[in-house]
Amino acid sequence: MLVTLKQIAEELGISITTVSKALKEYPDVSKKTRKLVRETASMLNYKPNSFAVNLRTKESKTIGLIIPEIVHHFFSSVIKGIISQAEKKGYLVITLQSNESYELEKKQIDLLLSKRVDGILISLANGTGDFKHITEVIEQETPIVMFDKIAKTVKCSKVIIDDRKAAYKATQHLINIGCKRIAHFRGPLLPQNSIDRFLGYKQALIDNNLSYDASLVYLLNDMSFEEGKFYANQLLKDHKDVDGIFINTDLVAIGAISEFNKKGIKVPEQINVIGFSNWFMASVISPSLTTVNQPGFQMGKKAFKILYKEIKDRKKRKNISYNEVILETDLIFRDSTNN
Amino acid sequence: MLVTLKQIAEELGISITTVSKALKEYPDVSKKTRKLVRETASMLNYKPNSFAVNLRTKESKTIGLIIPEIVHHFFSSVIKGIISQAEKKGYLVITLQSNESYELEKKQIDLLLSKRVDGILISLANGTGDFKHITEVIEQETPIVMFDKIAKTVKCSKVIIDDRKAAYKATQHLINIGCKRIAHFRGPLLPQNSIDRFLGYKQALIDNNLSYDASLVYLLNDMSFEEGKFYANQLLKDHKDVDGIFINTDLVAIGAISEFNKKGIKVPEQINVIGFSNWFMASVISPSLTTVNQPGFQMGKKAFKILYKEIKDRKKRKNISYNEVILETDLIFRDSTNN
DNA sequence: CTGAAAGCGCTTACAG
DNA sequence: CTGAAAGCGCTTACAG
Repeated sequence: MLVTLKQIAEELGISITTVSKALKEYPDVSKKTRKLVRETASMLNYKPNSFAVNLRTKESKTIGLIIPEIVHHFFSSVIKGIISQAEKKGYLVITLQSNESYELEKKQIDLLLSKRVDGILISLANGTGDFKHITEVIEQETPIVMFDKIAKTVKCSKVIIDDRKAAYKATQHLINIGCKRIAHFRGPLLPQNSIDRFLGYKQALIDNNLSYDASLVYLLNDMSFEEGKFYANQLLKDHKDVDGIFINTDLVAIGAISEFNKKGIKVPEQINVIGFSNWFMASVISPSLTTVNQPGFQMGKKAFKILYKEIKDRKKRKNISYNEVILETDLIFRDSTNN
Repeated sequence: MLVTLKQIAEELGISITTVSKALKEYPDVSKKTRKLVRETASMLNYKPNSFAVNLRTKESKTIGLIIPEIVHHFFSSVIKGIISQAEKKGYLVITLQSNESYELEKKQIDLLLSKRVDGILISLANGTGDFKHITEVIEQETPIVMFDKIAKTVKCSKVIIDDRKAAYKATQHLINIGCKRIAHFRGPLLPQNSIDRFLGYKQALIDNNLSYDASLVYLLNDMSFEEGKFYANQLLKDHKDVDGIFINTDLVAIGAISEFNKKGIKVPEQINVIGFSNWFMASVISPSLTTVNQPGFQMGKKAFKILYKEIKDRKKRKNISYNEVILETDLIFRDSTNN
């Protein structure tokens, strides 16, 4: 039913070789033949069988993307950036979701490898502490680029933000506007991001001669709205003197603000709150949330661009040099801080 | 570098045929050979070359998904549902984003077709009024299932909610709690959803002997937060007597509430507001938003299940009967209505 | 139970 | 400028 090169060749009484070459604009086919072939092809609505093309060229023009969670403002922005950039270059994107599970992530890497994708883009699951599945991809010479949630020790290209610096800036802002007792809601121990954000927070305190108090740091697990409410409540019980919080992610910050609103604690008059990520939501709650803008769309685009270059370089047998790109973040000033 | 059947065959001194059959657990291979082959394959870390498999079997175990916008709570939930269900059945999903553009959507359909995906899942762009590109897919015998934003006139399987009924229920609720002058912010003329939601609104008024007043219906274009603010403001100017609004989508409703908050209009005391979709955001703003819950994840799962069945049926040369599944919605009662 | 052979639909080095 | 032929790595009908 579907048209093949053979049918075009028979239609015109020429060889399959010539048809193939004409369609690919090879210079060694006469103009006349080329024109004829093109016309017949479009008349018959010919579309190259990509299965055959893949087999011959050993390329699928498809990349794999593994992401911890799709229903997530930041990650969906990254996906959008990746897909839009890939489409420009004629690449298609297969998306998989690890649900923050190391086991799933490992299986999905395998799945993508056996699908022979040309490259892989990945943001690690929180549960991932062992990186053998990633280094295997690299050894197998399939280009891979990590973004956002990365493994520092793995040698491959990466696109990240400077979490530590961003957290430092956020905390510095709290200090600048007069906060003396600044709490921090941090993420779990594993992803590098929560470590770095914590370290940035701590460093800012130290550099400003505010003593670091470990009891002001709360370690959260699932980083949910509910956890935000819960720990905001806990904080009110533990420390009546806190005047600022830097929170690891917007969703938690929004939960915290919601709890403060409920308890009649005025934000920012009594407590200044800064989040992280700049989810759309941050701009529509009241008070609107001061937060660190994390450029998801841009991160996705950049990650694809680097992957694309590595795919091309590998094809040309150039040797690959790994890239580490650090995207700029900035603080968005809104009403949850007394700016 | 990558292991092929041939290498396993050479390693064991048997034929490629036998290796292939052993690996696929054909019964006509001796147990001993099967075991040997399996062991050697796993030792060599053999993975079938999917390009060759695709070419032979004419299947890619991949489906295409076209969605108007990825960074969108409802749609990203649908994507998640589709991907999770597809993975269970061994299918991979290529996601494309139409940006609500008919031209892009058409190109993407072509792209997926030339990639020989086994089936397509699509939610139409707002800009799509002509469905030839969809009917061509059907004629070409590639299974396709539409969801959420569908074309009523196209003959294929569909997964939707009953927008009219849901809108009717929402409006009825406003009437039940005593609203007499109910406005409606509707979506653009093209997608069926906004037509149906409008019709449900209108019908509810008529059935309750409230006169339908066209000047209470505002037609929005991009359905954004800003438009919500703009038309909320407009409404306050045009109609001082409005005591309830049914709004086509949550984002706009949140914009409207934000504007009311700013202008000192009390929600729900002065105006009751109901949205549509139940974005996560709806639960965290204040006042929290009463809205229609639209089951995105479930819709994605169902859409894939139907597509999967059609792919299997087509392979078995069974004739296909189209399915139209209507998912239940319910009203989530929150603080933006005086329940 | 095993294997030789054909074929899926392309691409491309090579000959003429 | 054109085309015969090999080959990518599988699957499967068929013969033995």
